[in-house]
Parts: sequence; C-alpha cells; structure tokens
Amino acid sequence: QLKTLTHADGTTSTYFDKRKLKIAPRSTLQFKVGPSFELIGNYNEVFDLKNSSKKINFQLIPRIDRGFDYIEEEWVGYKRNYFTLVSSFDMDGKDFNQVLKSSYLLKLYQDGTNNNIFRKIKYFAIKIKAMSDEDFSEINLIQHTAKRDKGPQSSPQLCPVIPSPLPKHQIIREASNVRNIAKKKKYDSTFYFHREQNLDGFDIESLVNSYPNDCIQKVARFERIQFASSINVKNPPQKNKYFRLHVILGAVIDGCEFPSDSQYYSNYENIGMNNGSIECFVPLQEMRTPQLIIRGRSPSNYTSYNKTNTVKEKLQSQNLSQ
DNA sequence: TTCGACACATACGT
DNA sequence: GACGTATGTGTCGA
Repeated sequence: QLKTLTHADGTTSTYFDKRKLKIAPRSTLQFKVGPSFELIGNYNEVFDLKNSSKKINFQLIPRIDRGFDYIEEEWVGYKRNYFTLVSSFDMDGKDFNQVLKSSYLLKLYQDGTNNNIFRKIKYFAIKIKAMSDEDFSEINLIQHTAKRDKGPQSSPQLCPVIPSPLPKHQIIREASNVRNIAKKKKYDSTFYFHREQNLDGFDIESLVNSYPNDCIQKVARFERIQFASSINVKNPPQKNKYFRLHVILGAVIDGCEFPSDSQYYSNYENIGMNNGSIECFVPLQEMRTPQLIIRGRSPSNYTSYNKTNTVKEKLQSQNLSQ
C-alpha cells in the first residue's frame, strides 16, 4: 500500500496509489521525489570571453518534488493534481560570483568561410515543457498560484537563473508555502541573488548586469503545475498514453536573425521584446523524464469508486478498469 | 463522457 | 490553540 524511500537528506518519499488510498491534501506525504532525468543532448556551445578556446561544460540539475508516484514499475501523475519540478544548473563547478563577474560567448554558427560567429550571452535561463511520447507533440502545461481558482493561470515561464547547487528535497518542501517574513529571509539566499545589494566588484560588461531583473533566481522552481485539463490521457480509449517532462537550459541573446541553413535554426526561439531589443532563447542542454502516465478524472482512478459500490458495480468496475 | 466551476475537507503555517 | 490557507477530490450540470 505504501512504499517509502529515504533520501540523503533524511526526508522520505512515500509512494501510494490514489486508486487504493486517499491521503489528505496537505499531508507531507504528497511531497515526494519523482523520476530522475536523462540527458537528451547538448546543443550550442559556450566559451569564456577571456579564454575563448575553453568550452564551458553545463550540467542541468533537475528534480521532481511533488506529483509523481512509482506504482507497479510506472511513474504516475494525476491530471487534477499539482506537480513540482525544480532545477538548477552547474557550469564547470564555478560558483555564481565567478560566473556573474565574467562574460560568455555563444557560438552561433559558422559563416560561409568557416569563421565561427559568436554572440554575447545576456543571461542563462531554464524552461520546461511536456511532450507526448506517442507523436512527440508538445503538451500544454498550466501554472496556478496558491489561490488556484481565485488567482490567475499562466503557462510556466522561462526562468532566468545563475549556477547553483540544487536545494535538497526537504528545503523545497519547507519553502513551498512560506509567508512569514523571518522564514522568507531564512530561505532567501538559497533561492535568490539580489543584484542591487551586491553592486561592488562587477564590471559594467559583466554577465550580472544583463540579467533582466535585480532579483536573480538561483533555482528555477516550477510549482503548482498541471497538465492542461484538455489533454487526452488515453490513446485508444483503453491504452495509457505516455508523456515526458523536459527541462531545457539555454542562453538568451539579443537579436534573432540567423541564417536559415544553420543546423540549429529550428531550436531558436524568439522570446519577445526586453528593453527595446528582441531576445532569443538558444538551447544549450536538454534532459527528460522517463515515460509518465497521467491519470484522468475518471472515478475509477479514485478510491471512492470502490468503497460505496454494490457487488454488481464492483464487478463492472473491474471490467472497465484500466 | 468530458470539463469548468464550485464545494468540502483537512493538515499546514502563522 | 485558533484561524486562515493551500490543495486533493467530490459533485453538479452544460
């Protein structure tokens, strides 16, 4: 009924099947580490401005902290419920102060005479997306605020970030619904770097000055995310459809005019205007989850289906069960 | 059958 | 310990 794993930080992940067991909405058992991510690949290359022969190695560090249970060898989420995906990234083990003081160049493409064309990176950013594993189409995700129905909805946004370790699962739990000022302060340096309070020692040309906001995130936190309610979770009506969550680290640069024969052309994404210039997100590295099952709103996916039924209805439910 | 909307319940945070 | 909050899910009806 319950399967529990203990993590390095002493917290535990308890997996259970919502078809068989109902756990209270605010129970800490709703927090759990989900499937680990696999590398899909590295894309465009990045070099240090002051040492242009040295290629930078990136490593995304993503984790799912709510919303997926490991049930009978499969990772299962619920369409109606939230999941949490967090990610930071590493750059050759450099700390964020080193990185923020430097400048980095993105190798865009080679021109007709085999000269490399570089563009200065404004900032690094992480985004997430969901893909159908049947036809590899993108699936819409939606994000709520803690107010849920009473607040606005959006799609998960591109999150500008600087390199950082990923806070442990327990920290993500503790910081998930903080309102208290003292508690916010306690977690502040884990999640944010405040540019306006740390002006000393940064050259005007350094990376820190081209991030879009004074409050710079160290960790991309995608909380209160759900699959769009309109998705079909069955392929033929009987068979489960598989999905995957993807995490993409990219570099944002000014300008989006690239030659159409560039091998990476299709990966560029115009992300719109900022301070009067057109910005473009260029992918550096992508990771993904294993196959995921999303259970829909059918009563058969919940415990109440069995509890109050007659024997006849139970037999029916077994015939219909997926 | 499905989905938006609203409702209820219950552990958490203050 | 009371009170407001956040979130899983029960339910109604288009």
